[in-house]
Amino acid sequence: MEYNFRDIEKKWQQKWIEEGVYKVPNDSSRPKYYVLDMFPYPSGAGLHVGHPLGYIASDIYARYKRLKGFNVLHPMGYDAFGLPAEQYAIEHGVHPAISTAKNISTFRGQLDKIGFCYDWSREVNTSDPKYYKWTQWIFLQLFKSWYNRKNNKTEHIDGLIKIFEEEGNINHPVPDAKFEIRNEKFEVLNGKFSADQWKTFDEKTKHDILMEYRVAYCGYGEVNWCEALGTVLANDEVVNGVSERGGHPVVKKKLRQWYLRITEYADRLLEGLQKVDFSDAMKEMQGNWIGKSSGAEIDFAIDGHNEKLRVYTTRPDTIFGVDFMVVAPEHELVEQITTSEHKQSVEDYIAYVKSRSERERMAEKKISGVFTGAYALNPFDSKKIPIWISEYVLAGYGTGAIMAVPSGDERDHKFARYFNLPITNILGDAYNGEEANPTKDAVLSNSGFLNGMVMRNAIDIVINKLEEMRIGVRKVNYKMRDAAFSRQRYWGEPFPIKWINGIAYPLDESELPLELPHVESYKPGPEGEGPLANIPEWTSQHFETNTMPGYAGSSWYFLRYMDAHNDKEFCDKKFSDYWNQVDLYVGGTEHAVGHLLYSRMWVKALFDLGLISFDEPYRKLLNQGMIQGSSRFVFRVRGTNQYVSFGLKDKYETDELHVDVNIVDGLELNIEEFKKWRNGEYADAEFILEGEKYICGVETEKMSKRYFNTVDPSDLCNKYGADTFRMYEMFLGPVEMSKPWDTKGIEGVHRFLKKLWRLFFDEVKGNLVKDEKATPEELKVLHRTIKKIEEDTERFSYNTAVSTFMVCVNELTDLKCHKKEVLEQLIILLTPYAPHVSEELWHQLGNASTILDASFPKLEGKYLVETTKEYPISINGKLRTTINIDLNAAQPHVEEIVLANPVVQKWLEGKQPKKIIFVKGKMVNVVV
RNA sequence: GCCCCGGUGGUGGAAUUGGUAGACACGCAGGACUUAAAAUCCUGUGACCCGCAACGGUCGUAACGGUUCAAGUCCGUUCCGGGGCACCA
Repeated sequence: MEYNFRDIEKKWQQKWIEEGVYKVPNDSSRPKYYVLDMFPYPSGAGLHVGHPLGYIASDIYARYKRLKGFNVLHPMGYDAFGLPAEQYAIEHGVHPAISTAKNISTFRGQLDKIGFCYDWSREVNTSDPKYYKWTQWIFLQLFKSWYNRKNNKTEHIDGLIKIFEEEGNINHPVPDAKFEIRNEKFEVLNGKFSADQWKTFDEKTKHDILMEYRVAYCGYGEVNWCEALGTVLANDEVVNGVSERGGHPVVKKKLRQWYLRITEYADRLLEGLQKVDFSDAMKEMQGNWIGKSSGAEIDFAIDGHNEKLRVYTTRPDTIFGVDFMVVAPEHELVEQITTSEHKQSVEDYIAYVKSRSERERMAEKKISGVFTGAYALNPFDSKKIPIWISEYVLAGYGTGAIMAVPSGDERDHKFARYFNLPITNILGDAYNGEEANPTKDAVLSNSGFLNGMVMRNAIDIVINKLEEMRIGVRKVNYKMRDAAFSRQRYWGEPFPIKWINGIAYPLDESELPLELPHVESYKPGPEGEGPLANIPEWTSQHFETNTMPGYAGSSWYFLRYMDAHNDKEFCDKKFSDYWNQVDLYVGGTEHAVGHLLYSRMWVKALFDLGLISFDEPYRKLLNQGMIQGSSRFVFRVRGTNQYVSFGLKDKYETDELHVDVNIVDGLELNIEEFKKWRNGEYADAEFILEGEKYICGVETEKMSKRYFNTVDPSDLCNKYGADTFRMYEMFLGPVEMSKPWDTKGIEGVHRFLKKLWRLFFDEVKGNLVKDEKATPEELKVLHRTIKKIEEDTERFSYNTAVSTFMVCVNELTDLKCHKKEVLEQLIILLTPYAPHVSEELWHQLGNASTILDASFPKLEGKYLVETTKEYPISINGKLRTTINIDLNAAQPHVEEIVLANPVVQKWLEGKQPKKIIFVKGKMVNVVV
């Protein structure tokens, strides 16, 4: 009987589904564990070998935890709304719902082949009205909420209305208005009103004011508009001035948009990182994105004007080194302060800045600017400071104006040099006259009352002084902006909002879901609106024509798995209390500042509103590496049909052509397959071989159909089996590591499984398994394996775990061990890694129930303790080093101690120790 | 430019806290079985030196220096690669 993986895998995949072995109950006496994969976007290209890497890693852990006695939630679903399906619809006229359904079934087929233990009864699909009903519902909760800075909580807007009725907004000023919400009355009042005034406002004004506070709000703002995609993009979807998807140019445009007030959560998002187990790199990325900095806002008097110039700085200690001021070209004071003689040049400069695209500005980064003719006054020594305009100061950050300290800031220094402005040295020797020194550790000079002080210590002193003089305040700033939450697109969740006379009315809960209507055309509507604006039945009901962005559905999906079919609530609190946080979340780093940040914010809002009981969604995050493609090339001699092997190509003038990796064995081209490739396009090819072989060129590239370097996991499953495929993916290297895919080597893992099989069955002799007592030596092998597999699995070191299995099987083969007692335990260990073959062997051993319900072997018995333990060693009383002591070989009696490490042993011999003394079981004293 | 991570045989990669570097696998070479092939099994495989041989010795984890009885691991400097951020005051 041989290892027939095809039959085995087919049989068990069917049985597992029939018997519902992966169905997980929502209550259990077992402790819970939640293992989650970042659900995929079902693209038309299907899965390649890169995708399952993380899925396999999480599947192993889920199965392992189940064996360990946990009730494990391990679901899967689809992030099905998004741009590509809509682009496909535009190009091919296929409705996104149809292409998405088709893609999902392809994905499902591929996933099923690999043998994952997903509880498919909990499958979610973000584009399913039954799902997005609740996305819309949560949106409404955010819409009906505001962020109370007094207690740092998301609260219902009714509470705010009550406050306004009682005291106006004196204690709750408008959050920093980053995006205009147009209301004249409100502007006249300068954003402040009393309770009495509130009561006199009409409905529209009240609505506009409340909009300034809502967590999900609508306003006019500069957005990243991508003409080619016909939509607005979030900051994290724009890379270097072009769209992340497709690389189309992106420009700033003012449009009516929905936003999430994520900036209010900035501090909590930052603090929350301390209590979750994310990699340092991930925490740093999120930290950078949030970009917290603390410093002060300082008002500078402007010579000859009543207005003050307010700047933000993190370095108030350098205030005596301010040689000029710079304001952003869009700064509101520009017009007022510009003197008549500089008017023309300022206007020219602003026109120049406007003419430059975001992209040009980023790419060139050249020094430019213009003097306004106005002067600010240093509050401490009344020095006249010229005010300049330059695009290197951003209108959207801080106050849009800075105090420039050329001796301490590189950009200011370059600017000063370029325009020949004087540079005041406040750093003494620490400034070399050539380049700025941003240190905080220099001693201040030329700095009035700060002279002689270390800069670091001067910061607080200056801020206190400024506050005393009432011209400055301590201030914290964030780089993060509120998140744009609307897309001018069709294939997304409709907003459950009706616009009547400029007022946004939320739909009633009973009206949800607001289903996406059917459209014939996906063309944009008038004035940059989405396709929904073209549908009379939609607009006549005054529905919002934007749709939600891709991250809406993915911000809360992990909660829906807990209670996937509930049509009364998004998730019964009873169940979210039970399943609680995701214990292990597996996915790529590409979602560092998008999805992960948004879902963390949603969870904080839901927590504040009392809808769930935890405020961080993911307890531990495991980032799998990217699998790159390994492309193969053939070299065609130019103008001929001859193909020359890699080693000889330099003798000819050749063109490099991608060739399908799947018809190349390692580096050697399969010539027969090549001739058949692409319907015989190369049938007449001739070859110039080296040593009777055709060797291909290699390069690492992104895995993509057009490079012919994709490898379909289903093909590998068909050829070697899912168990081999799973183990091989893990064997490639650490899960976190990125690496090019290489199928070479999969044979080794396959060989291992065949060898394992031969411990149970022999082609001639049949069943080899004996129900005999294992020898100490055999148990030693087993116990060592149990220990190692447990350790390796716990720390996600799956590649070494696979090696451990190989060593174990090799050793058992050498020992000719076919004992049931040993083999049974071994295959339980193997289940998470190779579930099909383990299940089959488990049944061959006479077990009736599934191996999934077995328990992970516990280490018992004396053979287990083969460990050497390390103890500190002191020589003549002084702590010198550590030594390993074999606990099996010796009980705590000095004379019997065996030094496991020969190096130390040798060294001790050289020293001729007179005595080795054991002290308190902790420390070994050696008297030399 | 700034921040993070890494650099180990022909290759992918092991080496949990400093303790016999190179586990395991691929590849390669040789052998066994076979009419042959496939499959399977065995042996060798970092470099160099000595020797008929078992064996022994020296060097070796990007480079140099340091700490230590002991360094791939810790510290310093340099070089190279990968990732992230990038006018954020």
